[in-house]
Amino acid sequence: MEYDFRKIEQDWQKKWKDNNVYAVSNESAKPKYYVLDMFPYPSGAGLHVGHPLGYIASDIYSRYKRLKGFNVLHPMGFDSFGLPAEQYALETGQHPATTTEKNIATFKAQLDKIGFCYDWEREVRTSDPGYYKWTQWIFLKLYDSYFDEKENKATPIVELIKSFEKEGSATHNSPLTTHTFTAEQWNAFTKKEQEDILMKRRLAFSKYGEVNWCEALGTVLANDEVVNGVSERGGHPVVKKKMRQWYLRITDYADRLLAGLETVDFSDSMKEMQRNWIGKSEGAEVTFKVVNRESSGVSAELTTHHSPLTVYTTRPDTIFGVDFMVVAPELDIINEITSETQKAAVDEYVAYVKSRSDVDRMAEKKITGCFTGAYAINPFDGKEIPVWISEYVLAGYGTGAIMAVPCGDERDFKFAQHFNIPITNIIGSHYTGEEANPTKEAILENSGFLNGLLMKDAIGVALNKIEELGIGKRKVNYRMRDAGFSRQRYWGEPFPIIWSDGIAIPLDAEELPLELPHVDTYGPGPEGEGPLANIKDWVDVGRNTPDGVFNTNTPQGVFLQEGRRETSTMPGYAGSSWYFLRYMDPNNANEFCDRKASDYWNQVDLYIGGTEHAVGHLLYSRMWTKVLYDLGLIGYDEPFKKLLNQGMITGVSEFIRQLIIDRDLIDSNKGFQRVLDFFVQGKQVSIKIPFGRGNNHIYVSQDVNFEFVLQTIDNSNSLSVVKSNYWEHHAKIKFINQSPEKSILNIDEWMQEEPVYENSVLICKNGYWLSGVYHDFEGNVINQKLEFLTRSVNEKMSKSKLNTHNPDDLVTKYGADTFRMYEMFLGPVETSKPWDTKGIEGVHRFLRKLWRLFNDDIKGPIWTTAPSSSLEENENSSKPGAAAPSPLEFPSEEKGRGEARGGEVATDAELKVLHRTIKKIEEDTERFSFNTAVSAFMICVNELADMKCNKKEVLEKLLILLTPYAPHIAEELWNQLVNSGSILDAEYPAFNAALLVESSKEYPVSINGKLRTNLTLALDIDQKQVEELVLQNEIVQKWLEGKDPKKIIFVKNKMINVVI
RNA sequence: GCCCAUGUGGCGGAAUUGGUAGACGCAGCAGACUCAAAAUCUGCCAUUCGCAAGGGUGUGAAGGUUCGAUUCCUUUCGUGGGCACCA
Repeated sequence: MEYDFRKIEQDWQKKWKDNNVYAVSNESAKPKYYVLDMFPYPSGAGLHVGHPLGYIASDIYSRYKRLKGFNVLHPMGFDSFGLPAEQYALETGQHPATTTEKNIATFKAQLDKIGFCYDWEREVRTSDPGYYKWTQWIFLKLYDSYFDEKENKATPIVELIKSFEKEGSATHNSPLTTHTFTAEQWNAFTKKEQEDILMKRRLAFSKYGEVNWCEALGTVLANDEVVNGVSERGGHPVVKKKMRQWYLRITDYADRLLAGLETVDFSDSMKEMQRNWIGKSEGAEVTFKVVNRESSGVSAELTTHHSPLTVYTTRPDTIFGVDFMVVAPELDIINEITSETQKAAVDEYVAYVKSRSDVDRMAEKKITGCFTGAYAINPFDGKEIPVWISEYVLAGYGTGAIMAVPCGDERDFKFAQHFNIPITNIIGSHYTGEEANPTKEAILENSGFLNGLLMKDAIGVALNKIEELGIGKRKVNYRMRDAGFSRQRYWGEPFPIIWSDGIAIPLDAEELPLELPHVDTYGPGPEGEGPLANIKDWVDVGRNTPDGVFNTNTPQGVFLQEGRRETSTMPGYAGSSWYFLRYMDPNNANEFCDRKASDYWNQVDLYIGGTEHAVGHLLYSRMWTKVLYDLGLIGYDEPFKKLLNQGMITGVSEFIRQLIIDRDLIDSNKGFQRVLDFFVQGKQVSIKIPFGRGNNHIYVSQDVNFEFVLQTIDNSNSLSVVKSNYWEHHAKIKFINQSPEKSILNIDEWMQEEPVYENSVLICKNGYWLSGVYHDFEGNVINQKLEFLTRSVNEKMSKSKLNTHNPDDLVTKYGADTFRMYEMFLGPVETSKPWDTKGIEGVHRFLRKLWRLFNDDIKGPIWTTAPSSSLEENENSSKPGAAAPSPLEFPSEEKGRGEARGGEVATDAELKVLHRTIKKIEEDTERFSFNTAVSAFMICVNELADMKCNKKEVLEKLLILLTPYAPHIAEELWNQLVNSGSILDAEYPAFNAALLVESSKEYPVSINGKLRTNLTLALDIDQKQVEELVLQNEIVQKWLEGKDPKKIIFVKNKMINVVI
């Protein structure tokens, strides 16, 4: 009987579904285990082979735990709000809800084909109103809470209000509440004044923040929609703009997020990344007086005095080495301190910085800055320190200003060098003048009262002095900032907030969900608001009620006359911050999750997902969990007990390049010959380019040392085409081989990112890409040359890169079991690797070989073609090397299959193979080393096949081991063998160590660390006996050359090393 | 620029705590079976010198620690991912 995987998989998938075998109950006598995958965004491209990598791993582990007797929750759902669907809607007019629905159906069908053990009854979708009702509800909890610094936890804000009403700001003052007030004052404040103060304390709050603003598109852009300072779509300028936004006060949780890391099982690198993101540092804020000095004459005078400048530093010990100050260009204080003479330069520089994207500011190695004309006064020695502004200092961190110590800080050093600022050396010989040295081990020099102190000791001394003089104070700082929580977009959760007279009024819980209204267009609203702003009827509440009055009573009892809905929506991470809770109780209409359910399932025991979420999603969901815990809504404050990071499967992306030449240049240079010369690995290649035809562009690829030259006919003039004149597009390229010498480049598809270059001409278009075939000027097909016309690179799979690979084809061709095992066999789950299908045959062969252990003659060369049913019942192993018997002879000669499988007792050797495999598979599965587990299965099957072992006692246990990895074939063979029950609930075989006990061991013998021979020794041998035996060995004698060994190292069960 | 990861045959990878580098699979080569193909089976397969026995070299590179290093340390180069230039 052949291994008909298609039929087997289809049949069992149907049977499993019909029998509801994956349904999970919230009540069970078994211990619970919760395995969670990071749920996918249902992209239009469908599932690609990178998705299942983690899903297969979690599925294997879930099934393994089930066999081990656990009640396992292993759900799946969809992170179905997000920008791509909205972008697609903009382009095609299709509603995101429609396309999302369609995409989810595709995803589910694809997932089911791979045979995952999901309980689909528990599916969640973040864009489902039944789900986002509770996202909005939790948002309101955040809004209605503040962080009590004494209790170190989230607390309902009514408590704060009560306290304000009773005792003013006395008990609950915080740095965020800028002024203090008495109870009387509080009660006398207007509603607006009160709300403004409260807004500064809420965990979800609104304030002004900077966004990437694109005037031409009338919209706010995400960082990755901005390329080279212009919008990705259209190439329009992008500037920073202040707009009202919502934030989550995650910074209040910084310490607990740090402390919580100690309690969870994440990889060290993951914890490190989160720690770095949170970026706790201890230092001081120090205040410097600022003066101006007009540089009008030799006898320069200090003219004006300004408000002081406060800097944050972690190295107060270096305060005597401060040679200049740098202020972030965004800071308002700049206007105040800038001198008349420097004003123009400063304004210009500020404008320049405003035009720079964050990405640019990051990638730029160029040093820029501008002197303000102001000087700060060192409080210790009165030294005048020039105050500069530069984009390398960020407004959002610390005070937005630094004291620069060039001898100790690399960036400060480069800045000083670039602008010729004299450098003070305070660390003696530790500073070479060539580069900065950030040591803490130097003895301080030129440092006033700190002279002679070791730097790390001086930190405390300086801090004390600073506090003593009242010029500053100790300060703990976090680099993490509060999380932006609003997006000016459509396809997200609407905020359950109404604005009235500048006061945010939350909806009542009964009014949730606030459903996302239908829109006709997905373009931005006025003033950069989201598309929701265009729906007047929805936005303006209060006008539509019969009496013209909106009558929501807020918790504060405000009677609203008129209001305007918040038109932003929540970001992608809103829904994903708590979805693991909803799976526990997915259909609850009254609560986000029944407390009984969340207590039963408790934390996620194993969470599998990619490292790209290291700091975003993981920190947000950890924070939400802590808030829910603080408010008494769940019983634990870390969501994920263990995190396993799956590596990325990368795909090969190919590019074509679009060459853009300035139209004016071409028009005025009609003499240009249409030749493009370029050099690839030193070789010059020419392609003749026609122009003059409309719509001209050529697609070529980028390569190293690659340069285009347009030349005039007489070679007297040439035009170099520099890199910025290219536009590179992801593309799908096929080389069609027509003959060995000729291959034709065919572009199947390419991503046109619509660059708008109004003053450019695109050279050589479709006329010369006839039907996807590239022709040169004479109309000849260009063949071999095209190989280097494309560039390819391995990168993260995504639809927009056109490098995705779909699992369906492979599942159809080889079956789900093969596909599952192959993805695991590729390598460790944690490492990223390029996608390649060439090893899949080997895994498929393995499953067929396994199948033959049960269903075929072991050596059988031709039985797969013998269809007789009597054969199936009577086949058996023939002798190795013996010619295959003809079907007719077979039954009379050999034992029946059932007898052979059931009747014999397994030999010691066979049991040894089995138990070695049990041990290996169990260990490997436990440590998520699925690739080595697959290879252990292969070894086991190879060995059993060599022994011609087809005994039930051995095989049925092997099947159970295999079930998590290849459930379909395991279930099929299990039923052939045993005929009762499902293997999914079989009992995991116990490992018997006694079967593997050996009496001797073959030791490698090295001489001076180099392996020379082997010695088989008894297990209980001691050092002395070993030395004797080793010295007797003739190979050892040969290498000793008559000398005595210096030492003989014997490590029991490991090795022997003779040192000469 | 910063943070994290990673680098082993032609390829994917193995070596679990510092102890025989290259398990398992792919590809390749040789052979068996076959009219032939497919399927299956057997053998070889890091590199170099050698007929062989047996040596030399070898885990991105250079140093170091150790009886012994793919594994630990320092420096350095390449690649992938992330980023908010974090003082």
